[in-house]
Amino acid sequence: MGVQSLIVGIQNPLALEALKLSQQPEHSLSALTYRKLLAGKSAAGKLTPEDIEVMSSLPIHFMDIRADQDIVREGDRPSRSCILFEGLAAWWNLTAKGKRQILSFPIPGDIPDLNSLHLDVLDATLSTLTTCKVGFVQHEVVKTVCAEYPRIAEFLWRSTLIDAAIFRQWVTNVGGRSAYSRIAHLLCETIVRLQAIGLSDGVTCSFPVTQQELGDATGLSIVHVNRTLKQLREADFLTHKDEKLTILDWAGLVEAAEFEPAYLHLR
Amino acid sequence: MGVQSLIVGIQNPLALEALKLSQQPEHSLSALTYRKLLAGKSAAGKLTPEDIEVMSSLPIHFMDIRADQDIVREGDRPSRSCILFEGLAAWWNLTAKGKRQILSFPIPGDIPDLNSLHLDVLDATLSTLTTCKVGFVQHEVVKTVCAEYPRIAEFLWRSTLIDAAIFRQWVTNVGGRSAYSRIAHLLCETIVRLQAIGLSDGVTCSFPVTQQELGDATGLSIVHVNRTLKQLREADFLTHKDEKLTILDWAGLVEAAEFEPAYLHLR
DNA sequence: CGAAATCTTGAGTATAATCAAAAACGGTGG
DNA sequence: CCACCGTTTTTGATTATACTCAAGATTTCG
Repeated sequence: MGVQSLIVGIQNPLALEALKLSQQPEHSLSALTYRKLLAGKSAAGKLTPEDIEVMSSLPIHFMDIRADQDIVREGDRPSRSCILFEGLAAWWNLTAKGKRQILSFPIPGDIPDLNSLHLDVLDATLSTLTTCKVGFVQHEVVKTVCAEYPRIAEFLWRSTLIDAAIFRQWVTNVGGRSAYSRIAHLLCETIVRLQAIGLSDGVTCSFPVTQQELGDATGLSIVHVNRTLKQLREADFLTHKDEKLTILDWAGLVEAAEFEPAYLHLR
Repeated sequence: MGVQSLIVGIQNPLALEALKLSQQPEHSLSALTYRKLLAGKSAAGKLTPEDIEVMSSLPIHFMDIRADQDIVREGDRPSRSCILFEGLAAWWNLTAKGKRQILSFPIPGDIPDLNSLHLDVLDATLSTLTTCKVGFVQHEVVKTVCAEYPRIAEFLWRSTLIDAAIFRQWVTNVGGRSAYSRIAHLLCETIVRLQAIGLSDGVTCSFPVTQQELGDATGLSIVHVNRTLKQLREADFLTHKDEKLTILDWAGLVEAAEFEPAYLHLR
């Protein structure tokens, strides 16, 4: 049974749900989980209950992926996109001199490679940083849904626009800020995004990112990251132990980071 | 006469064309010009002649804007997007310490603030670097067209995804490359994009960007930009005189830049 | 428990920033 | 056409930020 026959049934979400469950019994994720992630997304408010039901009912191929695996690679021509349900991922690029530049840290609820829906070839690589639970949705399915449910199309388009806004801010961050502000900014951004999806209370969060990875994300050497983090700790802004980040002085960190969260387009 | 009544007539492009001409007689731009710009866009091939006719016939408010003017500002909530027909623009951000980070250089054919179609508040400022000819299209019009012409919707969505791909590459550029490569990369990118829309033959192009602006785009001081450009000239890769850029050794420049144009998603 | 990965610190170096000032250029008006 | 003014480019000298190399401490994981 191909995607086409699934698409035919898309007017009836419950039928799809049944299909999905019959196909992926071992990895089914409750629609509730998905709804909860959606709830954390800005502008999800514009979606009707029917829209959410449709999105929760798409035929999804679930997969648990271990840490440090490539989900999709630069040069790939995917016919599906992945939704991240659990875990932390990273988009990255290699420069000709072998330096790895991390471009963003997708978090649960993100559809990191939704860009491949309308771009044939991937221009970066998406990897897991931790064990991840992801779901793959065929592009054809997404396109059919977009054609039938304009609010979902707008929601998805908008989510790619927010990704772009975050990339813009990263340009400003690595191009225009000191090491100190740069790292503080990345931490502010991450904790605010995690808070939006309920994975942080704004004070503490799981943060399984090595200093090497922080350096790759901010364009700094690992040694300099280490010294800069130490400064941030000594300023009593935060602690980072056992993959757990705790903010001790949010106002101070925000000021150090020059952080203004409007670009995240939350709320 | 509001936008709504225009939208009603959208099934008939010629009627719209007539409306447009009657409204903006002094600034009408031939559909040919627009078609020519579209032709330079990748994936325009997926558009039918009807699609192109529709896009050429949208009610557009044309405007000539002098150099160094803000088209839209961070914090604005635009109800329209602008199409750049002539001239060079720049997206930019100010850091808290007053440093200006340029995020991209929109060129003719681009719809730089199409992101505002689905994002309420702008997170950066768009300014002209030279005198520009721009056309404003109401968001409501674009949304109506997208609903009726899915190929146009895909084309526009895709164009915002390419913008995002360019932002990603800029993160890599400012975060991961030396000053020398960084500037070379920016020049390679710009000339290839200009070539795609017929504003360069791949060897020479108009390049009215000051060294200050180059520095703001690459995250380098003006002094360092000057010395680095000198190096590139002394390596006989290029000349830059009278706002005119000439590539003397494309292969050499590409190697210096570590430039791989796949991310531009041309062709 | 042992090996590998990660974090931390020190020392020396390189890249790029800042400060300062002169030269060249571009546009304007007399 | 030339003199003038503001902008842009260029160069020199000094300083600061961040990188590299190296090695030891700590943590994580099998």
